[in-house]
Amino acid sequence: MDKTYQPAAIEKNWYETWENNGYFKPSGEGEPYCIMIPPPNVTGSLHMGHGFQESIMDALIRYHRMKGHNTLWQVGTDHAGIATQMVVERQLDADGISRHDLGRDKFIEKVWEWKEESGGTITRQLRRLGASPDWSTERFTMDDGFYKAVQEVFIRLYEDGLIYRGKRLVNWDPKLHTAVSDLEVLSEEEDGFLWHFRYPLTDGSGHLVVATTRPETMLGDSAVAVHPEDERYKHLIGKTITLPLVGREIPIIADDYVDMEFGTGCVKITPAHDFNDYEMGQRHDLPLINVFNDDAQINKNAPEKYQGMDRFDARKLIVEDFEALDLLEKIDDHKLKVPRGDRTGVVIEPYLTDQWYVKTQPLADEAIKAVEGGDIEFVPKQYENMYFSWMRDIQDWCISRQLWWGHRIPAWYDEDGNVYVGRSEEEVRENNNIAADVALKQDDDVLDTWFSSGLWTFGTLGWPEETELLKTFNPTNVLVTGFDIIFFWVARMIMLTLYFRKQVPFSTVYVHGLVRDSHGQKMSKSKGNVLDPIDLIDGIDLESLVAKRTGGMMVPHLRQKIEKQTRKEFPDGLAAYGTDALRYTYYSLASTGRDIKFDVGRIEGFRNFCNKIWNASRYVLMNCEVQDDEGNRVDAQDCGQNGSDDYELSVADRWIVSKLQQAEKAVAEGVESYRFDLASQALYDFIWNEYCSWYLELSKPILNSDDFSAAQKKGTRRTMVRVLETTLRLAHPLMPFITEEIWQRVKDLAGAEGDTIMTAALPICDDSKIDEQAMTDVEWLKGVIEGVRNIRGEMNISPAKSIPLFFANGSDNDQRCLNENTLFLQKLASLESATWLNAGDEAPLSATALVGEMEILVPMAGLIDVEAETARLNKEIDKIKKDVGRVEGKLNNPKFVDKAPAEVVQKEKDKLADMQSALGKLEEQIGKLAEL
RNA sequence: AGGACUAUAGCUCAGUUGGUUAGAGCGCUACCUUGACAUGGUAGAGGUCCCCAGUUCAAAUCUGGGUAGUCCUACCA
Repeated sequence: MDKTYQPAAIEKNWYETWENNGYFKPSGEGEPYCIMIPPPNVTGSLHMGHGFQESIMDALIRYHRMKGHNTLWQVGTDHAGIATQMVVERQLDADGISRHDLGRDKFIEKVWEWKEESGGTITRQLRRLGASPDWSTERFTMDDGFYKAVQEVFIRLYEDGLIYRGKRLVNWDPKLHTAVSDLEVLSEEEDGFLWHFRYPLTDGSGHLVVATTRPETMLGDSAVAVHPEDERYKHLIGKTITLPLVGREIPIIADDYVDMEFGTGCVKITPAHDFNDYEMGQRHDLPLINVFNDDAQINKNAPEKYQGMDRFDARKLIVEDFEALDLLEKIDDHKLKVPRGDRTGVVIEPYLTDQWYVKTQPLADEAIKAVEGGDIEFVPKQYENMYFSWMRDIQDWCISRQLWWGHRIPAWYDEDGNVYVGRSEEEVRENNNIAADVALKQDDDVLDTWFSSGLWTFGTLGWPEETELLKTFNPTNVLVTGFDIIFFWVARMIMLTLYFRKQVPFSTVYVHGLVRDSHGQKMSKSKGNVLDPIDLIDGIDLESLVAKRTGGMMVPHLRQKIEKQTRKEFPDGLAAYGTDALRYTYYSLASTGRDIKFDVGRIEGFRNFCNKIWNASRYVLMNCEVQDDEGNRVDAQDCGQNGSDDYELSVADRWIVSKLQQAEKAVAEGVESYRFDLASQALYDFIWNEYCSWYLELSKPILNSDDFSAAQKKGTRRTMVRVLETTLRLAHPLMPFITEEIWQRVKDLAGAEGDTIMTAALPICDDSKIDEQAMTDVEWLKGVIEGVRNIRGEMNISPAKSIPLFFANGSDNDQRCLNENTLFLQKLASLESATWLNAGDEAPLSATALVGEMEILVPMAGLIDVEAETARLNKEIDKIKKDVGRVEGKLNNPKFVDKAPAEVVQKEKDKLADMQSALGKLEEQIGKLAEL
């Protein structure tokens, strides 16, 4: 074995072995356990959020697989309608071609080509993370089989009256020429203006002043509204206004939606271009006057002068024209929320179009019940509130998109505009008796991507066929996802699955936090603070990292800023930490759903942890194998691997086995409560601070000295290799590669069998293996050793220097412990001698430490300075005195003694007694020093 | 405007039903190349648990009120 752990040397090989041997497939035996991957965008690449999420899922999957469950991790990718279409359009654009030049069929061919070419990126990256999904059933939401499910759902919902077509205001992206959902619109506060226009009354008796942030929409005004109680305007209600620039006569109406306090108290109403105005238009039966075309240019419903103008050019001109007519009252600065498309960044327009909708309320009612009734549980729980608040106020879902890439809507129209829904044109003709000579045309639109991903949990398993897979793995166990797509995806999966399967899609939703950079900033390309998980695994030099972060950056000063900040934060680039260290970092930060700040310092610590495991294993192998000069095995030592029982266990052996049980329990509790931070912490602590720091150190005196018998040596070898082997299995779900690599070499020495650690049994805590006596004895041993080390450390005694040690004021138990552990003490505390003092025995002048009641004494002669020791003792005394004061205060308070439970009072009394006894001894010691 | 979450060591975070000497990792200081590991070892320093009030014998923990930050949801033309 190499002296340091080299992740790159092993990861790829093990992954290929696992995949080629089909270890990721469900075993077909045991209780089913299933996770559906949230399908990543097929054209995307792995970011830190994916890395976090996939690592969690893989830990759960590997954990349950090792527990003997019939485990399926269903994998696949999403066709991501808008995102993918945009990518391909951009590519074509570079060659000066638009998708319309190509035509729909050719364009879709291009998209498929692009998918074939780049669609494998993210799945390759998933493999680098060590993810163990069943690749043999990988699905894509545009697969033929999946399309069948999508079509079936659409048709059934239509037939059940839950899908309808209607002309409504939608969020229109003028760049993409499609409707987008509320959730795809981001509103940010921006600086703008509030223009105040004078609208003259038709009868010439004056004017009203209306304020607007979007002057161009005035071309479509169909009323002016005031509050019915507004004394200023009450008398004008029912009169009309002659709309400037347009000349249309529009009514002044009363509606209590109007806020009298805001602006002038008069509102222009444009029902075709504003959601609130649309509703008011419905109430007052106002005409809908659409003045835009698909590009958000002024259309022919407006005066000729403005026709064909871009909306923002028209805005400018309209303001100028108002000014010219002396109808511009004033312009105020105004902050407003501007809705922008999350993909394109252009301002979204409320726009009147024909769209398909899902009537959501009936579905939502059931979906709410499923969570209220506990059939679905969110972890952490507070996300249920978020879910409820959205579901209780849900709007009908617009599912049509004016795109080419996606599931085409299975609806056909005849020349009279009648609509027929069916599985194919043939079926539609047959079912509706439409003659062959009647022309039918399929709807051009495709379905919202979330419509298909909403079927993910059952569509991937063969639905609408009632397959074995479906029966076995539905409902799935847990969905692991970010809170940002609870509405987009989780809620929709719940609604659709309940409707079509009459069961929940999953019983638990584990919501994890967002991965941020080390300063808590959201990682984004434009901020230039993204970390690529693969770079953390493989490492990257500074120049490449800078190039990567600034690549595609158009704005020069941003480029410079990012370059500067990158060079400052990572002056040496990123080291190659390996997959296991990356994964462990994720786990250590995965507490209760809060956002995680990813600090590279953490991953370095876990790389070191991997190295620790590696080297501990080297040590174990050195002792359990017969090795040649290169460290290769030439033979095995007798570690009891043949089942023989001629061995003897030391107190350390019994102790580490006890500690192992506790670690197994803690890891299981952590994983099962989705507290991967606690699980990883428990494991780290056991491996580093128990097994390496103490157990392996305690093994050295046994293995290297003639004072121990062959049976004792064998007991130690047996324990050390078996505990290591078990620990590897315990750690495997979290760190798959290093555990497999080492396990392969130790398994036979530990008497274990199997081709891979992946399918070996998960270690389960066995309380009967916990040896309380061994636990307290080793604590005693540690206490003595730490006492000596403390004196050494503070008194600057070289660790190389052997010293004599005396024990005073000890109990029978102390004496027993000393007798049984002298050899350990001598080695671990580098003692020259250990001498038990009976009552009355003269002790040399010494530095002192306390282990319970017992004093341990390091003679000062030639080693320790009186002043230094006095200072050290005083420091200790001060510390204790502070606590004594506090505890005495408590005990002197009669209310405490009366009201607190007896055991709490007793505990305080014991504490005080211990401290006072310690104080007495330390002060006595100081006294002795002072006499000199 | 409404709601949620967060505030603990220099940094990143744990801290169960109120009773701990408030912990871990990283960083810091000193010493140590001892034969698994310097990606290491030993020892140490470092905390007004955001502030104020309350409940209680007892509050990092419970309640109320602030402050700061993050994020949702709804937004007024």
